[in-house]
Amino acid sequence: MFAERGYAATTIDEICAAVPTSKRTFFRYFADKEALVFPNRRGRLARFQELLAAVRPDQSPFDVFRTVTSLFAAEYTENREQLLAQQRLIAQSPELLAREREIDSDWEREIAASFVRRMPPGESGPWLADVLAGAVMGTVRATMRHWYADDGQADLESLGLEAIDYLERGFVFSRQEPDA
Amino acid sequence: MFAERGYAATTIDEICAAVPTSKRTFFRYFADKEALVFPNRRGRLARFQELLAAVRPDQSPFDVFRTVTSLFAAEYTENREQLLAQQRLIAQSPELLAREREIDSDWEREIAASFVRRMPPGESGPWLADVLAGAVMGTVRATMRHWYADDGQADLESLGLEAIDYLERGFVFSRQEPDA
DNA sequence: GTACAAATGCCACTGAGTGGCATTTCAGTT
DNA sequence: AACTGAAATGCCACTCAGTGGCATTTGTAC
Repeated sequence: MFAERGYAATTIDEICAAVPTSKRTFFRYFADKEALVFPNRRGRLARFQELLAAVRPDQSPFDVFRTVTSLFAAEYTENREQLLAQQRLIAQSPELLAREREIDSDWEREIAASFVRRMPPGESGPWLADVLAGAVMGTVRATMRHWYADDGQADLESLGLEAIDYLERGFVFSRQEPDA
Repeated sequence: MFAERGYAATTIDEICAAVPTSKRTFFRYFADKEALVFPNRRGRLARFQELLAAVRPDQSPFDVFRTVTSLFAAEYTENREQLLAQQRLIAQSPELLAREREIDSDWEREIAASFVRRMPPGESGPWLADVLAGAVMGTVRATMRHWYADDGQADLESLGLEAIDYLERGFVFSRQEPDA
């Protein structure tokens, strides 16, 4: 229904009439309208947590994220069409975009928690882990944007791994030469 | 009123009664309730655009951001109390947190636009600029979180510049030695 | 003082989300 | 099959954010 009429144009009353069920029952199963677009949010986050925890503890944050990137790249490539449809829906509504960022923020917290365990102990450990997690999530978001903008044609794993390399080794690139 | 009763607990009707004005007039001046907490959003973004545009075009993205960081660090330190109060307000409401992320997202777009002009021309230019902008905004957000968590005691400029150094040179740090 | 435009107020409305309570459904028991 | 307690569902009324339409006020130029 969202795909046909648009997210905002579809009221919860209409959805309930179509199921059919009562609005009251709807809100017992979904926290709000947005939850329809991001199903099983808790479960996905929990699984992400487990994935992070499963990586060997002596692996660096970057190795952790390379592992996770390859895993998710495969999964997202598998479900490409579904994800593209979801993204088309999200793109048309500021609320949904906001909710997507909120979810990313949850994931970023998990990344930071995973990183802090792998940091050298010391004063700046938590701070550094947090900054790195922020940078990682930033690159992931940018990468996903490009993949979506490209209709999922690009190789997601390559993009992700390249972005991680930039973070690990620094963003070095030839400076723009004036008049060269 | 938000500070006294909390954001969610203060209705627009109450605000209008206090001013006093009508609810209809309120919505002619503010797009929504959240706009009260983030005043002059357009103006701030426009000023940020100008700051980015004012930096010499041969400066690298990192130099751009060092300049901007120093500027904002000074300004934020100046208005420390006000910012802390605003942050306390934002922290209590998911809606406001979402709005803050939305604003950050706008700023990230501007950063990316500024970076892409300073990138070496070529295929991966826009993609790299976007990824870097994402990483930058990620570190900025993490940095601000730490500054807020620290009640604005830390030296914001040092934190910001340090984070930029990490991005430019790569996140290198001694690996955790097992049993060393 | 008149005329015109902009700002404001008023009213009714939609749509998301909640609280309270009655009713149904369903499982286990005898 | 009838009974019982709990969970699921439905129904109704409500709050609050936000919008549309229209009348009224305010201010300003002449």
